[in-house]
Amino acid sequence: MSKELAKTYDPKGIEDRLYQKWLDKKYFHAEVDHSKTPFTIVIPPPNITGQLHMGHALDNTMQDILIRFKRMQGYNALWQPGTDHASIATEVKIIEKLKEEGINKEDLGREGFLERAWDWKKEYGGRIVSQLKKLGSSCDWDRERFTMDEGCNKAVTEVFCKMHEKGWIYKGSRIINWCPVCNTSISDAEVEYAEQAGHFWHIKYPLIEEDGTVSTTKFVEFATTRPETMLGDTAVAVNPEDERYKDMIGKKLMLPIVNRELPVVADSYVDMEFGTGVVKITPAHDPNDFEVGKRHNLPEINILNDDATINENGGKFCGMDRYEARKAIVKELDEMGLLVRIEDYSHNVGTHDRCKTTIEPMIKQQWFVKMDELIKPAVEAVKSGDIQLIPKRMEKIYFNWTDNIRDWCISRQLWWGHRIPAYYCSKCGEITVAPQAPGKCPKCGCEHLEQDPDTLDTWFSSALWPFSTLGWPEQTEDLKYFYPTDVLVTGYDIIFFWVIRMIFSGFEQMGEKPFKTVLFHGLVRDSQGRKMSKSLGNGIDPLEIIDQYGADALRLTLITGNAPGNDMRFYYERVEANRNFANKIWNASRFIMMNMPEEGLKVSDPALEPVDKWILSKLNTLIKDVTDNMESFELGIAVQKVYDFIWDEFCDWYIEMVKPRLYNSDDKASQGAALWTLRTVLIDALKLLHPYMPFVTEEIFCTLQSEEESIMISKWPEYREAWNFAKEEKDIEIIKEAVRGIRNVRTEMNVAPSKKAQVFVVSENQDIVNAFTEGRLFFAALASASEVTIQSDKEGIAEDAVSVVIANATLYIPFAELVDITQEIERLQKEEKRLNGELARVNGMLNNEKFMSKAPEAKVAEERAKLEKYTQMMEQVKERLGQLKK
RNA sequence: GGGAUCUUAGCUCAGCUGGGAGAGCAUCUGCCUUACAAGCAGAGGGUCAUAGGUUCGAGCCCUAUAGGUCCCACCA
Repeated sequence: MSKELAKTYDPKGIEDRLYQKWLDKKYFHAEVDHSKTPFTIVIPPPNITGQLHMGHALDNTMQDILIRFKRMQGYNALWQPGTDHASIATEVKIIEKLKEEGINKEDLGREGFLERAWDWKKEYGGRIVSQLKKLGSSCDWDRERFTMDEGCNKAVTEVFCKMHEKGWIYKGSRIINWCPVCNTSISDAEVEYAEQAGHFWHIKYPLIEEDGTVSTTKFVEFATTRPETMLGDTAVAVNPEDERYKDMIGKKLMLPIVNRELPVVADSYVDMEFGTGVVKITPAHDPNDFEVGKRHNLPEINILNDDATINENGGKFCGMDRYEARKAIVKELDEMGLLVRIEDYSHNVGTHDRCKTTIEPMIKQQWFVKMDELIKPAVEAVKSGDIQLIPKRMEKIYFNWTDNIRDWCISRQLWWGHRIPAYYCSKCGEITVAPQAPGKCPKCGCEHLEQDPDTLDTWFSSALWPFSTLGWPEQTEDLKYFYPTDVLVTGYDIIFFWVIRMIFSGFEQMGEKPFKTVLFHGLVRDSQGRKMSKSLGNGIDPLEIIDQYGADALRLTLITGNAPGNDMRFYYERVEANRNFANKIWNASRFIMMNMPEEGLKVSDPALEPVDKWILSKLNTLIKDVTDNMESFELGIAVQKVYDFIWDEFCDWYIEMVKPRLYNSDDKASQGAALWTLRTVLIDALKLLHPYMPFVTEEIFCTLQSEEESIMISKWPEYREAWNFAKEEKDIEIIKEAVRGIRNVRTEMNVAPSKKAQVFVVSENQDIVNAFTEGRLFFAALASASEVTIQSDKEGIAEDAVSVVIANATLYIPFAELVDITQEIERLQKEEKRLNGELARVNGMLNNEKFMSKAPEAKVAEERAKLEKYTQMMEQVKERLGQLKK
């Protein structure tokens, strides 16, 4: 049945229609089915405030490829989707929006704010999902989850209470990273170090003499990048080994302005080589100083308010902003003659990764997860290979983190998120951690209890994602069947935030890894290699690309020409090239359909000709290679092979080869075999391509054949022993070589393409003669031959015919016009030179005793075969040259 | 400071366990050949960063050097 198809493939309209069909047919939906093996992927839940960007597009394309591949292979494939509440990112955005309305968060109060937050979620939570659908993502949307839905909340509370009971979650007063703009603590992972130009203020503190007077001559000099923290200094430290300061240890200094006595302590933390070898110690505002302070029992004086202004401990600087205070203090020190000098200094400053504000280390009461024991099975799993990281080098990054792990600060002074299930008795201060608010204090019986106002780090809930989405803490059938999941696909940038935390959570809560393999991808950068970012305005919107070129073209662009874990650059030219590929397949299919008989193809046992066997054999190898590559997650390599097969072998060679048979209705058997082969190869190739380009393959598949209703639930092609045709493969390759040789010569001699010429194939080799005889028809077409004569000698061939030498045969093309003999000789001499080179190389190897004794036999045999081939070709070239030079 | 990674054709990148250098785009030359000009046929272009080493044989393995990118730590 011939069908009318547009001349160019236009994805618009087609994509949405097909996606809707897949949804309607419930192809994406997975149910527990013990007759099938499950294959599960959980989506890295996109942020509800987010918009689809190239990173999402890449991440989800990879997942969709894997899930579609496995689904076709017969697995019970589940791609579990959902979104993340992204506590701080969302809260910041909502605050910004409120600001535009002239409202601040406190005005609304906690309840009011949360209402607004949920409205926000309702409005934007769906946006990212609809964008993922545009990409073609075959997620089981019936199972869509949210990190703050009822089930996830339950999981979070359960984990918190369990771990608290075990002593692995504790509340403590520790130095934490404080963001004065977001007004919350953040974890170490959220601190981003940025090189900033700053200053080194060289300051001196006077010594207090034995008699208690402040010396006017003896000082201790040091440098600081944060002079304002002196308000919180409680000591000065030197290295115990440092001869320069040996007699200072134990003495006292006077802290200027504040007039507090500071002991000089000895601590090996101080680097003698750096600066003057003296460090001022501010335990409340520096993580290292905090440790020193603990070792020497120093007082901790907090000098900052939450908004980074100086508090009452800062005396007259109280109320000033941290930078204002810095100026004022430097000025005053200078006036007192205690400022030695100011040096320009560039150093790394910790900033908040969300808002880029310089963080302040502060001592606060926070909740922590104790990491030392928790991390052990997570380390072991990767070490033993129970969990595989791809590429393998990611293991180093992983271990680098696990080896230096510190306790995880999980409380956030935010409203949007999971509120900490801890309740404080207002009377006796007893802390009760429980899933529900206790009616009264278990210690004193007081009924006035208040819940901790803080919420949990957003990653606390995402760490549970692989099992919370499957129903945990209930022991659901889904959980038993689909857990552990198979592959996690994500960017290497969240290995610490998320991947590690999922792994230890999986072992702790489930007693089993959350996934078997982690497949990492890199960042999508702009064409100049820059990170795509809002501030640079260089972001490329995947939806615009889809609109312009189609989702298939975008998907292929993101997957090809890139090794796992490497960053990639995005080029419009590449999208265009891939759009062209979609069009190429479209047209090849259109050609095949145009040639299909009206009544449909009725060939059950086609009489295959050598070319048919050749392409089937090629396809067979392709099926094997592609499947192997995909199973080892080499997605880019796999699809490149499909691309090359379809474009080069199938379109440029096979279709051209069978055209004469299609146009000749006299030989129905031959025509039928060609049509059968065309359709068979196309369908399998489409199947191999489907995970990558789901839309165009489905559209063609459905137009092409009526028995199966969708390619996405069709069976993945398998290698067939019966399609292994080594001889035909070899024979056709020889004919291809001949065609290329003739085309080459014709171009070189400026023969008009329309001009046909007679071609003689001269060979004494029976295999060659047979191959050309059987392929005469298409050989003539491809080589622009008016007539093909196959013979064993040069009988009847014009002396000045142009010749082409291939293995075991010489082709002659007698042109009517006089051929320039000199030019022809030159051409042959060039070929002679090339062959000489080849022969020298092959002989070099075969005459090398060490090569002969050490190289594998197959390699030696291969070289021997080449020697034979080149020797033979050389003979022919020499013979021909001899004739021409006469 | 520690570590990872990259350096291959004019550009962007592939090249899986070592066995005669590839793709896309760009360039040049022909073609509107009845599937496709988003196409077809052909061509040019690379001492695979540098220097050593291992090997019969190195783009691939080892060492050093140079340059780029990134991660971690962070010295006040």
